Amino acid sequence: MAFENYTIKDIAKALNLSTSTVSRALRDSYEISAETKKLVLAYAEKINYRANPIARSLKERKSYSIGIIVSEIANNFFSQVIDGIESVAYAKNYQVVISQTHESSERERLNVEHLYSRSTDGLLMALSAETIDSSYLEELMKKGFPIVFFDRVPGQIKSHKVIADNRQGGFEAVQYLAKKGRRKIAHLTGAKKLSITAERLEGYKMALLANGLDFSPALVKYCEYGGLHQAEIEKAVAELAEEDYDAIFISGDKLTTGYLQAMKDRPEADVNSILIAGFTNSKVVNIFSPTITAIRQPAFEMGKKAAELLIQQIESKYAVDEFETIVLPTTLIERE
Amino acid sequence: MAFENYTIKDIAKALNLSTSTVSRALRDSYEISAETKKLVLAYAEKINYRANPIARSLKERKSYSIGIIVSEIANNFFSQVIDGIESVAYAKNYQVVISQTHESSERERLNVEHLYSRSTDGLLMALSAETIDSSYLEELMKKGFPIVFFDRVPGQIKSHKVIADNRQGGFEAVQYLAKKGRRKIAHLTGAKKLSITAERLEGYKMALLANGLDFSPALVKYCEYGGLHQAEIEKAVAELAEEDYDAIFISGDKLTTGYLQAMKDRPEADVNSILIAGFTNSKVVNIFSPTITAIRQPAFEMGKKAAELLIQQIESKYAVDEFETIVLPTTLIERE
DNA sequence: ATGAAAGCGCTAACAA
DNA sequence: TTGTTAGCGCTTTCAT
Repeated sequence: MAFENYTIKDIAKALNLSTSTVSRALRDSYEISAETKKLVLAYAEKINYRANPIARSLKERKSYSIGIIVSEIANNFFSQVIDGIESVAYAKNYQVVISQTHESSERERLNVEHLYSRSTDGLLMALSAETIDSSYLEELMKKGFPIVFFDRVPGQIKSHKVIADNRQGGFEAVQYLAKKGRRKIAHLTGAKKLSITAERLEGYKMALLANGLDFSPALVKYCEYGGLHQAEIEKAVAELAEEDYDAIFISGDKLTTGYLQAMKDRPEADVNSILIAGFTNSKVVNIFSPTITAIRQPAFEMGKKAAELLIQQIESKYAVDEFETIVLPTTLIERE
Repeated sequence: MAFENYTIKDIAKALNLSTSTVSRALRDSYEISAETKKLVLAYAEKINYRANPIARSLKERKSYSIGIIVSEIANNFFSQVIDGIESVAYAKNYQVVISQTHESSERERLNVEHLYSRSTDGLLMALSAETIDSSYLEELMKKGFPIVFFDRVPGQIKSHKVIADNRQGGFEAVQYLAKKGRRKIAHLTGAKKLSITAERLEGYKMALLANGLDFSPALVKYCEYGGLHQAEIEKAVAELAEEDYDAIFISGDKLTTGYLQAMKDRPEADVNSILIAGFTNSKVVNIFSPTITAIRQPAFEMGKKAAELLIQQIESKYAVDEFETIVLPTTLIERE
């Protein structure tokens, strides 16, 4: 029977051993004779013994589970990151607990608290668009609770961080548009305070400069909820329509698809006159219309890397105080 | 300080009470005087006491967490279902643990076992495409472990089930194509043995019949991994190209986008001559090209309903033996 | 090499 | 109404 609920006690009784001996044998302790080990292992195997992880957690103050906090699961980029995280968690026998903020900093805080008190061993998170104050996270980390940030990372906090080279991505996107002869390149982006927003904006500016184009603040539109609400995007698109632009660089998954959707309501001539490059990890960009050039983040890799750093930190004997910031390259996928 | 690790003992000591009194006060037991309760609650509040859920789980044999098993998170339909599940779990104070099978029945079994032994209180699952033998799930359920199935449900097993009206969805899709004057309607679908495959096929056949069209097995193509691998779809599309069809009904999220992608490599004339209707929960169908008609499942609702049934079963005093099968309507979203 | 016993934080039967 | 005590399943110190 695959799923009986035997305990260490049952094994001990059956084999006439003490629970401690069984426990040690199971954990392959050096103090136990080869013979006894074999006996215990064999019997455990036979009855299909499964250690109760709850009991173990209580005793060891470790749950072999890690929390993930993202704004939305239903997002190409995040779901791919989660896949990456899962792949290493699975390999290292960690359970993964996912929760969503829906870009609300309050939900974020509740989730953090929940995951922390549920004794996850650490957290992987991308900040919500709303989050300004992340000092409570710092407090947690000071208490020895490991948190690794990815994608949207807090500026000051000392921790491992895994991000895409957003500056490069922005630069290449805009460079691409400029090389195609566009002179009035707009920028549609997310929450002003997010790290990714600033970085991509920098890339945008650098590319403008590199191509002798002026930076015009009127061509940059922010969506504080990163396109979570289509209305934000509609508004931005309407405002941009006043500006007579001939290309646009878009700074996020939802924003990119949201922009395309918003353009469905505009005269076709307008749409066709605008060249589009945007961050997106959609696997189906090639069936989008109008056609766009995609800047893809190595989402799976980011998840993997972040999870590795976290688990490494969790399992480290001493407090970690040397933190890494890993920057992974983006890829531009041209389509025309 | 938001995140101290106080225990019930600390409160007891500070207030000169016993731990049991504190425990009872915290849980608002009738045996405790209003005064004492107030005292305890106030102090707990003050020091920001958080019960240790691990300890509680161990004692109560209940973890206030539920497992979700789906084939892929990065799938519009499933991520929306998960959102629905999460919304009720959150409201009822359950944690949610997600895992993916990637359509492998072996992964599925490992996940089930893992979630079961990790003491989740119950499971919400959609079967993997590969799964044939679900008898081990029956064993588990017999032992009192609640499982609610959604979307891809096992035939014989006695349990709560939540599904979309796949027959209706298939019927309406094909009805729609027929009304547009199409006579040779193909069908691209998933794993033969899945419930959803059979049900949608039935709807397809019914609509053919209703419109005086012959059923031709050569026009039906199965993808055993539901389009997880694009190669399956390419193959099916190549085979279909031999058949000279003028419309197609597609039976799944991945299959629908995969089909569109595959068609990118075919002559434009071909593509334009084929009318497409497909199951998809993508929120961006309106920017797909070619244009398609979408059959949408009430994913969020399904998740909600399934979670409600599960939690109800978990919290039920007596063994549940009356099981419901909830069938929710699909919606056809025309685009042309 | 093995066992006895304590304890992780909490709940609950039983006593007072 | 409150306290004492045992115990959930496991690990681990300290004896033996």
